[in-house]
Amino acid sequence: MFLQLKKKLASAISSAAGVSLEEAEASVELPKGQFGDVATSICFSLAKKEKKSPVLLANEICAKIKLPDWVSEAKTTGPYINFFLSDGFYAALVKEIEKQGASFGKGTFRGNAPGGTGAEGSWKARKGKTIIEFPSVNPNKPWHIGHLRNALLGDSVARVLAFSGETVERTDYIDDLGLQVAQSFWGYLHLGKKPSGKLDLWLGEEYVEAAKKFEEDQNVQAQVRELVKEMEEGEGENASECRKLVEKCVAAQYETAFKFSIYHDVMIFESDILHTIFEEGMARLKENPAIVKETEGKNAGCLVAKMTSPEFAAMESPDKILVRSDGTATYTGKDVIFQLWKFDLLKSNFHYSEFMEQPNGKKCMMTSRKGKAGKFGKALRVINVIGMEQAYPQKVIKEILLSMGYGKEAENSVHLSYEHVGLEDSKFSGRQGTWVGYTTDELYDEGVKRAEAKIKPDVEGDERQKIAATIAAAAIRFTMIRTTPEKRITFRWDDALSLEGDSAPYAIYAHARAHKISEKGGKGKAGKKFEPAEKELLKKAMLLEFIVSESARQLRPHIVADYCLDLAALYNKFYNACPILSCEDEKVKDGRLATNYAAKVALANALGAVGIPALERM
RNA sequence: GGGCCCGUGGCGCAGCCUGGAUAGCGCGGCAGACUUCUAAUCUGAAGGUCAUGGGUUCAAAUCCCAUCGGGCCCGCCA
Repeated sequence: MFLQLKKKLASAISSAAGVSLEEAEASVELPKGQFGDVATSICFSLAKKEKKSPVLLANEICAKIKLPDWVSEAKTTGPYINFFLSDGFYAALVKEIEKQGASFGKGTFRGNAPGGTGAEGSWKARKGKTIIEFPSVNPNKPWHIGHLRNALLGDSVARVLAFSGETVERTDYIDDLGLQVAQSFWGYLHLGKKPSGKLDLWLGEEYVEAAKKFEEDQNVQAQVRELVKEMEEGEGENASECRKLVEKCVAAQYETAFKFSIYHDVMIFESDILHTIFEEGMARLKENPAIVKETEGKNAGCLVAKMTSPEFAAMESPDKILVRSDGTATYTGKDVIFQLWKFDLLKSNFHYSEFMEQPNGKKCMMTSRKGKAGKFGKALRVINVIGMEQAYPQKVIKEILLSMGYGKEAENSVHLSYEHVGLEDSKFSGRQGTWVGYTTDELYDEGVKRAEAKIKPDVEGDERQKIAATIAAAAIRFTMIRTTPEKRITFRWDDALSLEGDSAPYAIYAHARAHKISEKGGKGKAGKKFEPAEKELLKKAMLLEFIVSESARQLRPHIVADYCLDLAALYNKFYNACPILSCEDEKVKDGRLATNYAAKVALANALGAVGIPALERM
């Protein structure tokens, strides 16, 4: 409805001020204070053009303007023209929200919509899929709170994109051939301990110990290197046993993910890349004149991508090695090939089999050597959620795509970068085991404990546990996504598990209140008169679709998270200012019930858009 | 040598992309509101050189340049 309102205003402004519709629409803004409900700043730009005072122009235009539907008054404040929305508008809005229900605020894919230009236009030009890859944690340790930020960012962006009307595929990359996995596997084989407890945690602890031995003992190093080789070749008992172990570890990691409602569609195993698309991908890279085999200098014997763009010019060593002199591929080398696959630029493909059914009812598939063909990949846009320290290799991937003639794909390769979560005086190191005490599971358990302690005593048993679990996951998700991704988060228990103020429980609480009232009093009937508190609340609710589309455009879920807080705050104000069930005037009561219901719907949808369940009771 | 990100009340964050009215929110502290639809809430007051210095503009937290402070990157590591 915000869009419709804007269009109506734009047309009125356009004819009164003699400007184009686009210009008029762009000038429509939401005033911060109590100047009006909607405003136009058109007089500033017009004043420049016509060399007149903007204040004077505002008065002229305001006198001329023909008020559209939904607008009851226009009045100037200095150079601004402020519009006031009619009670009829609010009534229409309340009805519209009630009618749309769960799809209120949901975007519709606009296909060939005019106005799509530039980077956005190229993938929005036709209906297509966005692949989002996250969190791609090494499968030999538990997620710590830093991994959780990646996963929650990826999951939330995926949800926002989906809610805004896009087709999204969630991919997880499993590096089952890395040195880290080999070290853990070596520990599993040689340290003589039996796996116990949650496997990811057990393997992580093995890894810390094995890594230490690896540093100190050359024999261990040789054995681990040998394991890496066997795993890469993919034949023999060690290779298959290690794959099984990795799968179990991933299953354990996903157990953690599910606590936070983080889901995936498909996981791509490194070992499967190596045995399927790798050869073709490598051949394609070698065709590229920008990729050369060095014969002299420090990179002699390596296959190297020459970075020629001016922005690389002043770097110490801008060229990126893709294949080492011993013939093995680097991360970047494999990543480029994987990226080619994501964009459907290779003929060869993976086979898939089912990995597990997730609590959301959807299957998560995985690549495997003897599975069936699948429809994964073939994206128009690829978003890789990776820490910002990897900006340079991600940039290299784009450059290589560009040099291969895949300009569009380069443009549609997005590195969604984020800063790390750190402790007050240190950062997380997998090898040194500094994550001990800061695993995602530990954070969650502590959160559940704190949430449980706050639940009213009349909620008992299973429901109490369920609510505590939901609140904990929501509170943690919220603190992880409410900060813009490029900002570093310093982890503190009390901040991460905050249950009051700017937090998920605050917004969920507002929803639970609204739910209780509509449960008792029903959906009501939109009134004819609206209190100021109702108007403020409804104006905010009106913006949901706009907020979601902005959040999707910017790939920043915190925009929706922030909006949830605003909406909840306005609901709580309404709740306090306007008694509903005890209201004696039946008409007023019905109207307030309708507003209450609309707010409940908007809150639930907004929370849902970033993966926070709107509880009915807490 | 070059590049990227951050710097907003005591603390934690929005706002910057796309310049516009009184810079929002939470925590903490202060003063209030539960016999009333859930006080995980609400109301009020206090607290700000938007890191610094220039520039562009009728208008700068927002755009440009420089400087300072913090984090990160430019490995045949992973």
